[in-house]
Amino acid sequence: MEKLNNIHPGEVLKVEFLEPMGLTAYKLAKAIFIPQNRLSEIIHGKRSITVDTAIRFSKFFGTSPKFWLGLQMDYDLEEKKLEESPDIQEIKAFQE
Amino acid sequence: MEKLNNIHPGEVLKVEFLEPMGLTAYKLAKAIFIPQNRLSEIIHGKRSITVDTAIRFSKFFGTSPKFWLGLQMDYDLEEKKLEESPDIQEIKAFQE
DNA sequence: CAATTACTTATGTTTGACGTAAGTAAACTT
DNA sequence: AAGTTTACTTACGTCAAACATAAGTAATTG
Repeated sequence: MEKLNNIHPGEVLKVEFLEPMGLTAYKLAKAIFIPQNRLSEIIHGKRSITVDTAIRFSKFFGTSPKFWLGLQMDYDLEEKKLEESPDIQEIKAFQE
Repeated sequence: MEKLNNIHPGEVLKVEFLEPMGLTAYKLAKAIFIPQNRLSEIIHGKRSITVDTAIRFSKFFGTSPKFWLGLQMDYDLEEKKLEESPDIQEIKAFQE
């Protein structure tokens, strides 16, 4: 069961921010006052970006919180679509 | 401590969708196959719009799931800002 | 008046984000 | 070379919140 290209926010954090900026997860954790395991698990796709995390990232990187929460939202929606339950498919659009 | 105008997605659902469309929460719950209390609590601001709920709403109303999750995101960010913890305020933007 | 509509509240379960802490290892300091 | 700091991961217990089930009350409709 392949995870067809759905990209977790932790991957973006690592590849688009930490690596090009020459930062380690350890340094980032210190800078935004969160435990290291929170970052470690995000980077490995085992934990989601929450409002709290998004705000901390935004302060440090100068992005908007919505950027991070948007990535998470896209990821979650994609994941959900890969296992959409039968009853969801039976929902009929409202008429009139 | 006033909740200065932060509008919960449940309020939008009620005022912008259910009421103008002449729908009850009961009917919507049946139509999208969720328990009534899930809707009841959303409408009263006691529960959040999740990915599952957003997808169900989108199928029924013809909106995008992101519309609903975006409303929830905006609401959550606003709520968080009203009680931003001291350590968040001390985060320094990355330099160089 | 019985069934359906309509809504709320109580209860118990499960999931997932959380922090603490401990473990390993590499890279610097002294 | 020993010790500190950097760096990362994993284990564990807690807590909040979304979840379904179910039961309760009213009002409306057949």
